[in-house]
Order: sequence, then C-alpha cells, then structure tokens
Amino acid sequence: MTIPADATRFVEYSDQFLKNVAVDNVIFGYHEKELKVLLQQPYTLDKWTVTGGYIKKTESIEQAASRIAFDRTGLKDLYLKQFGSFGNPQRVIDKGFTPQRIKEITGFEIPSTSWIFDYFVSVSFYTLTEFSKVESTKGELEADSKWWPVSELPPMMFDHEHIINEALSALRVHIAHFPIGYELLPEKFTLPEIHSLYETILGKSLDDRNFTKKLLLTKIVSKLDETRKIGRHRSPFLYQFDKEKYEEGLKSGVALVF
Amino acid sequence: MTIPADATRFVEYSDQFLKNVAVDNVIFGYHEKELKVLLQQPYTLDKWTVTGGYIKKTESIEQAASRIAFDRTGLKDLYLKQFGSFGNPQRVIDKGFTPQRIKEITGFEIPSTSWIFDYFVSVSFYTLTEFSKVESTKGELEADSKWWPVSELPPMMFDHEHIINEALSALRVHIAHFPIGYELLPEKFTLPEIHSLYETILGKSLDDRNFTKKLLLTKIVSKLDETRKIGRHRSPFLYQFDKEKYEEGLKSGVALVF
DNA sequence: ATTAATTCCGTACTTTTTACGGAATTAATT
DNA sequence: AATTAATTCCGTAAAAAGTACGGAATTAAT
Repeated sequence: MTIPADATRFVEYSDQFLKNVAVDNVIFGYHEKELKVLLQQPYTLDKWTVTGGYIKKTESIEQAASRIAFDRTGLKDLYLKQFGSFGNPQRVIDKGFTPQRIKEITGFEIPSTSWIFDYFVSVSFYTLTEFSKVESTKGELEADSKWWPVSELPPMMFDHEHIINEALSALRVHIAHFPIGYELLPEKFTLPEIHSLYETILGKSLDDRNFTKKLLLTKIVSKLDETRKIGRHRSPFLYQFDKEKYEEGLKSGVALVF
Repeated sequence: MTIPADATRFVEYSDQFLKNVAVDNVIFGYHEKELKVLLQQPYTLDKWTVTGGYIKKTESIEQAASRIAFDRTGLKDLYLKQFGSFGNPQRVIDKGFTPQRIKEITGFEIPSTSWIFDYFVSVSFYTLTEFSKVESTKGELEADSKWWPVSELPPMMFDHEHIINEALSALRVHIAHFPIGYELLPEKFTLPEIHSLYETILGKSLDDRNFTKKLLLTKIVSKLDETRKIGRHRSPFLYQFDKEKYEEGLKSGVALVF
C-alpha cells in the first residue's frame, strides 16, 4: 500500500509504524480453473489497490505481510513470497490525499510537510490460496474488497497493476522450481484437476501426457486405488501429495518445467 | 544501509530523505579470477557494512541505488539489480547509535523517540564490475572502504553478511539467464578468460569443452582471427562480444546454464 | 449396442546435457 | 633440430530430458 487509506487514523497511531515504507500483498486466489486477485477500493478514491498495510516497529517485514494478509483473508500460515520493492516519486501523485482533503473529510489538520505526503516504498509479496477458503473482509475505511480475474483488472491506483504483473511473473517462475497445490486442491484430487491448476497459473495449455509424465517423475504425488465417478466417461484415478517429498521440494526445490 | 553512519549530519539534512527505508548496494568486483565485495567501516563501529545510503524524496529507489553506487565507485551506468528487501526489529540493536553516544560524539541532542532509532528497511541491489575500474572513495564519516574476498568477509554489521550471501545467490541465478562479462573483460578476450570468469562467479569448475560449446551456441561472442601470445604454449584465439546479440540477451534473456 | 466425453498408456523422435580422449600449438630447454 | 611442459581446443559417444502424437479404455446416457 502506498498511501494510507486510513490516513487520519494513521496519524493518531502513527507512532507504532515505520514511516515511508509499507507492505503490499498480491493475494492470488484459485478456484475452478480461474485465477483471481483480491483487491480493495478505498473510499477516498475510485481506483482499486492490492492488499496493503503498514509495518509495526516491533515486527519484521515478513510478520507485517503475514498480519496484513490475515486481516483480509482470515488465513494464517499463508506462504508469502517477497518478489520486489517499488518506489518512486510518482507514487505520491493522484493519491487522493492532500492536507485540504483530509481536513474536509476528518477535520484533522496535518501540516503539508508531514512524511505521510512523501512517497512510500512498497515491499511486495504474493501468495496463492484456494479462494473459497477466504473470508474476505474489508478494512474500516475501505468501500469494498473483492476478487478480480487477473485478466480483467479494474482501474488500479499508481503502479499496482504493474505490481500485480510482476507478482504473476514471479509466481510463474516460482512454480517451475517448487511444488504448489497443497493449499489449492482437495486432499484427494485427479490428474486433470492438477493439470488445470498448472495451465491456469501458467496461462497456457500443457500436453496432458507429458504433464503427467513430468509430474509423476518428481514423486511429489502418488496414485491411489480409488477413482472418482464424475460423468459419462472414464472415471479418473485419485492422487494425493506425498507430504514428505512435497516438504523436501519446498525446501530444496523440484524442477517442474513446462 | 541500516543505520546512518553519519547520523548527526543526517538529522540536519533529514528533510530531503525518506524515513525508515534505505538502499544497500552489494558491489561485487571481479579481477584476475577473484571475486570481491566493496565494504565500508563506519567510525562508530568496529564492524563493516555494504555500501548503503538514504533515498531522496525526489528520486526513485533505482536512482538512489545508482547515486549511492556512483558516490563510492565513481562509476555511472552500473547495472544494478534489485534482489530483495530486509527488515526486522533486530536490525536496530547493536548499531552503535544511541542518543547518549551521539551527544558524546557530536554534541547534538536527539530525542530517543526519533525515527532514526527505529529500524530501517533495506532495499538491496547488487552490481558487478571490474574492480580496477573503481576509484574507491570512502564517505566522510567512514574509517575505511575496501575490497574483501567474498569467501573471507570481516565481521559484518547486522544481517549484512546474510545480504551478501543473498546477493551472491541472486547473481548466480542471474548469470544462467542473462549475459555478463561486457564490463568485466577487456574488449578482446580469450576463451580461458571468460571461462575463469564464470568459474569464479559460480564458485565451481566447469568443463572447458562443454563451456565453450554452450557459450558459442548463444552467439553472444564471436571469434577473431587474432591470437594472444602469452607463454610457452598454444596461443589462444581472441573473441569479442557481439554487441547486438549481447544487448538482445540482456533484454530477452539467454539461457546459459552450467 | 451405440455414442460422446474423457482419461491415460505408450512410443518414436529430437534436443540438450554430460563425460572424456587426444591432437595442436608455443617457447624454453637440451 | 628434437624434446618437453604447459595450455588450448576440436570432436565424438552416450545418457538424459523434452516434444509430439496415436489410439485404446472407461463411463453413462441414449
């Protein structure tokens, strides 16, 4: 987040936060072959923002990212990956906050030399979750908070569209080297399901036979004896993640290049 | 940089800088099969730091990184790559700055609630240069500024050793996808020279025949008719970078995996 | 029994990666 | 002029990884 959506309240409590630096989380949600991103709309602006917040003086940037993600999703233990930081003087323009505007809205008088009118460096993280798990909750000073398809974003504040694109690039690089899916698929899932997951995230189609071959080679999933009856066609076998191999893959990496 | 080496002067001029966020540059230098890193030692501390500085309100973080690198190396147009940001409350401990200490040294009285005593988020970049090109200049309040072998670092402030290790990891990933060497080798160079460059940066030996094969496949270097007589053995042919292919590689990437 | 939708086994081919053998060149020395 | 030591670098063979498809098997509705 670049500009405090809740600037006036922020000024009251500002002592607990670092100045001129904040965290932005690009929260991706996957559900039934769709990739979405959770965005908020502040009252003060007709544009949308990624999920941001300030950093407490007593917490690390990773802890801040985690807390901020929890506040909007209700989820703990999200895997948050830092992918870049963004900062330039243009970020401060068109923010919807000027001393006059704040006085109009809240009655507070903030001197125009206050650091809240200087630009904020955004330290940015992304995460990926099953979006039906999320209880999206908006902040007090936000008009709305909702999921948007990554391919059809609304008008975004500042460079937030750029930040989302960078997050998606980083995610796509990431899944070539580390396993994903544990938080996104049911405990038992079919090959077509995990196949669609990879296709959706990568934004391209993958040969089903070669996909299966490479996936099974990593040993991170194992085949069960059960099948799932889902229509007038062959019933797909169920698979599940091999927790041990999966954890090892998260640590040491697993090549899974498509 | 996490803690202002020149805190008192900083307080005077602080209005031009962002608060609680700063840039650190890990400046790698290559010369004759050695990889070094440029470090500074503040007077106030017996530990060493990577090359850091503050961000002006009027400049982007990339511009800040560039300016800070220029101030210590005299080099413009360095390729500075952002590889991560670091921030946690531990960064503020053992920094060598307390209100008492500053008063002792400078006579200034700074309230202990000032933001300069809160932690700084470090937005970190690395760069790589031929180190004989660098005119290392120390800042006014630094005791010393010099090159250290990456494998034999002195005691470092905070997490700066960690930052250097992360920079080196990022550099090693980077050179698998983008060409390097243009700023590090003479205009005309031999295969063994560029071979050593890659071995040094990657910290492992590479089969010379396979190295050559892959390198030539990318077409970023081209063979000249000249050789260089350098001893009682076969004279190696000279090569030079194909500027066009090299530039294209910088933009679009060139796989060069060892 | 037929049909449509889907799953998934298997194979052939191409490209990339890895591992080495050994010949060629240079200049000092014998 | 032959020998020697140091180094450069050409080339090949085998293994591994990646790519492209054909077509058979299964399910349930008709």
